[in-house]
Amino acid sequence: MKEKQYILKKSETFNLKDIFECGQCFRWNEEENGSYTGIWKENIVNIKKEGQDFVFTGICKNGNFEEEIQKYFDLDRNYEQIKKELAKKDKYMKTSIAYGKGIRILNQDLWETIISFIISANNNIPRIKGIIEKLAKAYGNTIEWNGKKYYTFPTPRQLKDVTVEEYRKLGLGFRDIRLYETTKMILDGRVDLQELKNNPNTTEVREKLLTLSGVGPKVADCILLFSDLKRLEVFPIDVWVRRVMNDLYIKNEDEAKVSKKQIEKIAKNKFGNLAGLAQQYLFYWRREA
DNA sequence: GTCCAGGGAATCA
DNA sequence: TGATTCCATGGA
Repeated sequence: MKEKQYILKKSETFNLKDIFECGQCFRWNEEENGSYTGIWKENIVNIKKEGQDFVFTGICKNGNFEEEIQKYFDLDRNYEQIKKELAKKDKYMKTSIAYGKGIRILNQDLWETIISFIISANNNIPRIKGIIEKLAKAYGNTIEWNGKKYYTFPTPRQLKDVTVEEYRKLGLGFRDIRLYETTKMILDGRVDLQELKNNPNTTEVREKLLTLSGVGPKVADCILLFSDLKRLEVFPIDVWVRRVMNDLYIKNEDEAKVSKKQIEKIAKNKFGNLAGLAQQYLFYWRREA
């Protein structure tokens, strides 16, 4: 396969660490030279910052290299405008946006995002990454690039005959049955992924996602926000978001007593249809800074 | 040994 | 609806 290249000129809304370490994706890894290499669909790409520019080098089996990149990295969206809008809300938004100013919300494959965030339940990011890598190595396709092997995320069909026991051996723990059941539901059409993409009604799509095994409110919202469903108005609430929302806005001395509804209400009133972006700036800032 | 991790589902009030 | 409890696993 022929290696391709794409160059993104200096940008105030594109930063490798912010994009790949903000918790939205699990298949990008930092190289020794500070660049990142990752895989999505059949694309394997390394991104290296050269001076002020970003150099994308890699292979692309289907489609146009540049178009694939523009879509995946959400390059057509005006993040400068979004940041400006959110920064007006309050000093905390201003601070968190300044910290994660290069975040972009990726358009990740819906199926891959569903499975990845089912695995994320009550789990930590390094282990989530490890499990997904093992899953890809066991059941995905192998692509070689620069003498290294990479593995595509397995399709629903590639997981069709995988047993619960085999999942357990990969280290999935109690999530094994969830993966098994959800794969079945998608394969037999009880949940039609293409239909979800075509449905503009986020509430309806969310309801449908919640029928999947292992998908609760938080995972559903992550899927809505981080996949190519790209619903920026949802507000996933995990332990970190609960923490930061309580610290900043609610100030309950017992964090565990803060209800989801309380948080949701504040998020909606304050951030409106950009709540998902706000959530991501707050999450990244609270977890890293 | 204990606690925690981008929670969900079952159970019970 | 809302609160509790259990669920594998690995690292700190």
